Amino acid sequence: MTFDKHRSAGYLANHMARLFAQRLAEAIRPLGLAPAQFMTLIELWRRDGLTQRELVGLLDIEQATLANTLARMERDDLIVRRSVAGDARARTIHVTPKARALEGPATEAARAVNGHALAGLDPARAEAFLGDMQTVIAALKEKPE
Amino acid sequence: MTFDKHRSAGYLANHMARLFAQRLAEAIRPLGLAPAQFMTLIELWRRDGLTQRELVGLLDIEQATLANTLARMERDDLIVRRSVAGDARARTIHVTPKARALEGPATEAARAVNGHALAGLDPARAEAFLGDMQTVIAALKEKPE
DNA sequence: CAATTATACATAGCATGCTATTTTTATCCG
DNA sequence: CGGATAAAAATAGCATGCTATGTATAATTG
Repeated sequence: MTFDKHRSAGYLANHMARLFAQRLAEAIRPLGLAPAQFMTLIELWRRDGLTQRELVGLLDIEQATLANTLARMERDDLIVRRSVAGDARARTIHVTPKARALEGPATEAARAVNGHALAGLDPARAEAFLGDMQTVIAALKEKPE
Repeated sequence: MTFDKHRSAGYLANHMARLFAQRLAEAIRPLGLAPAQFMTLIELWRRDGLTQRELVGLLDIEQATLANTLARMERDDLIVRRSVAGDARARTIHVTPKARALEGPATEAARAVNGHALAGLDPARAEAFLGDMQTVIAALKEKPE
C-alpha cells in the first residue's frame, strides 16, 4: 500500500498553491509586482502606516520573511519607512504613489486568477470550498504536540 | 470595495500550503527529510531508476527545481545516480538503503498531517474537498492567453 | 538607577520554486 | 558525413519561506 499523492491533501495543497502563485505572478509581473509584495500591499492599501510587527500578525508569516520582502519593496519604490516618535526601534511603513496606483489593476488581476481557478465549481460549491480551506487552515494552525 | 484576502482562493491556498509544509517539515525533520525530498521519494519508492526528465513529468515542477533538489538528496545520501547505457546525457536515479528505510515512517508522518488537517471535515466533505482541489488544479494548469 | 528582560527589526544560512541560459550529447536531414 | 536542431541535465540569478541569531532600544524590577 503506497502513498497516493493525488489523494494527499498536503500534496494537492502544495500543487494548487504553486499554480496559483504562477498565475498570479504572470498576471502582476507587468505591473512590476511579485506575489508576496502584492500580499503585503493588500494590507497597506487598507491601512497605511502599519509597523512591521503589525504586518507580521496580519499576514501570518515570519518576521524575518517579511523583513526581506519589505527590503525588496523599498528597493522597488513601493514603500517608504518612517521613524516612529517615541520608539526608535520601530518604523511605520507607507505606500508610495507608485504602489497606490497599482491597487486597482493588481486586485483586478488577482480576481481574474481566482475566477479562472474556480471556474469549474458552481458558486455554492466554490463558497463551500473557500470555507473548507479556512477550516483546514484553522486545524493546521494548532500544532499537535 | 477592497480585496478580502479571507475570500481569495489564491490567498487561502497559499496560506494552507505553507501550513501543510510547516507541519510536514516538523514531522519528517527527525527522519532527516525535507518536504521536497519526501515528495521526490514518493515517486522513487514506487518506481526506482527514473530519469530526471521522467521525474519532472511526474512531479509537475520545473527541471531546474528538481535538479537542485536531487543535488541535495545526493549530498544527503538519499539517492545515487547511474549512467544510462546508450545515452550519455541521462542518468537514472536510485534510492539508497537509507532512503528506502524511511518509506514507512515518512508516509506515516504525512498521513498523520493530512489526518490532522482534515479533522474538521467529515469524511464525505473531506473527499469532496480533495476533488475540488483537483478541479482547481486542472483549471489553473491551462494558462489563459 | 542599574541590571535584566523583552521587543522591533536585521542578518545569516538554507530549502524550494521560478525563468533563463549553458553544456553536453543525440538526432535529423540535406 | 556534417551542420542544424533537439533533448538531458547543470548552472546562474532571484523571490519567498523558514529557523536561528544578532543588534539596538524599551521596559521592568530589584
